[in-house]
Amino acid sequence: MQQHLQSVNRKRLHEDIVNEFHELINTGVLVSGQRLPSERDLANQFNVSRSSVREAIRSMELQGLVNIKPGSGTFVSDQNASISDLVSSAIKAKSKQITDIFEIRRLLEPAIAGLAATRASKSDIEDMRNILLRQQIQVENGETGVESDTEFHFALAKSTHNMALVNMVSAISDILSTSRDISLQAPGRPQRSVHS
Amino acid sequence: MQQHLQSVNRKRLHEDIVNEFHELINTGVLVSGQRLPSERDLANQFNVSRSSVREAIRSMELQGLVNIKPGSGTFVSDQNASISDLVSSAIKAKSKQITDIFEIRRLLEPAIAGLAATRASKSDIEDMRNILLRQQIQVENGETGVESDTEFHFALAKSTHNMALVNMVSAISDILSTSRDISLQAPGRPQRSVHS
DNA sequence: AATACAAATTGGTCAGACCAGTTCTAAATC
DNA sequence: GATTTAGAACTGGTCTGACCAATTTGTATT
Repeated sequence: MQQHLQSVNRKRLHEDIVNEFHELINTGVLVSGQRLPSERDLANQFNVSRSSVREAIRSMELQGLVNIKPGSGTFVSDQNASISDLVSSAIKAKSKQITDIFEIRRLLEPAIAGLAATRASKSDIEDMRNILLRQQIQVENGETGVESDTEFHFALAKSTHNMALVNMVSAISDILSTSRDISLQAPGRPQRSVHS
Repeated sequence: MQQHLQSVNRKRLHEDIVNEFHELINTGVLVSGQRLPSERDLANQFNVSRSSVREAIRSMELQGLVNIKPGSGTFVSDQNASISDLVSSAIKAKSKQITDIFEIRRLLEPAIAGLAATRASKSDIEDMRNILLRQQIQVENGETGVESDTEFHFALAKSTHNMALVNMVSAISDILSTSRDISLQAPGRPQRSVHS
C-alpha cells in the first residue's frame, strides 16, 4: 500500500492563481496569442506579490498554457500544442527507446484510420486529400515528405473528432521530431553549469 | 523572420538548476524519498538566489520529480508514479471528455493484444492468467472486478515489453480511475478508497 | 517619412524579511 | 531514567523593493 498522492494540505497561493487562469482560459476570456498583463500588474490585480504571480506563471509555462518572451510579455499559447508538449516531455523523460514510440504509432495508426473512416466529415476528407497530394509532389521532387506525413497523421486523428486522440498523436509526432533534431546535434554541447 | 515555435535561446537560470537536478537524479546521486537540502542551502550551493531555486523546484514539482512538504522539506519522489500523474493531469486538463479516453483504450487494446501475443514470455502469460482467475472470482462474488481489470490491462501492456506503451496504458488507467473516483462522490455513496 | 536615440516596460534575478507550519532540543515533570 | 512539554531552530510560502538585460515605445533629429 502506497500513499496516494501527496494529499491535500496545499492551499498555496500560486496554485489559486493558476486555477484562476485556467478558468479565464476555459471561459474564453483569455484567448490564444493574447498577452497577459505584466507580472507587476497581475500582482496588483490579484493583490499578491510578484513572486507568487511568477510561480503561478512558471507553473502555467510548464503546463504549456503560456509562453514567455522576456522583455516583451507573457502570452496565452495555443492550447493544442500545450498538452502535447507536456505529454511528450513526460513520456520522453521515461521512455528512452524511441523505437517504442514508433511502435505505438504503428499500433495506433490502423485503429485511428478505422475510426476516422466512420466519422470523417467531407472537409476532413478534403484536408487529407490535399495533404496527400502535397506529399506526392514533394516525394516526386526528391524531398522526404516528412512534414506532410506528420500533417497527415494529424489530420487523420482530427477526423476521429476525438480530441484526446489528437493530443496523443500530436505528442507522439512531437517526440519523434525531437528525436530527429537530437540526432542532428552530434558533438557534446558546452556544459553551461550554473556557476563554477 | 518569425520563429515558428517559441524555441528561443532561453538560458534561464532556474532551467539550468533543473537540469542539474535531472543529472543528479539520473546518475543516482539523488534517490527516491531522499530529502533535498533546504532552499536556502541550495541557493548557497548553486550560488544563486532563493527565488531561482524556488522556481526550479516549482518546475520539478510540476514534472513530478519532487514533492514538497511545507515546513518539512522537499523530497525526491517516486518517478514511476510521477509520470502517470503528470500525463493524467495534463490530458485531463484539456480532454474533458472521458469518453474520448475510453475510446483510445478501446482502440489501443486489440493492437496491444496482438503485439503481446507475439512477445509475451511464459511468466507474462502466467501473470495474466492469474489476474484473470482473480477477476473471475471477484465477479462471481458480486464485485466489480475493476481493479483486476486495470491490472490486466497493465500486464498485457507489459507483455509487449514496450515501456512507452506501458506508461501510456498506465496513464490512461489513471485518468479513468480518477474519473471513476469523481463519479463516486455522489451524495451518500461510500468512499471506497484503496486500503488493501 | 525615415532614422536614431532615449525612456518606459517586461521578464529574470537578487537580497532580506516575516509567517505558519514541522522538527529537533532540552528543560521540566513524573 | 523515561516521558512530557515548551521553546528554539528549521522549512517552505509569501512579501517587498531593488537592479539587470532585452524589448518595446516614444520622441527628437535628420
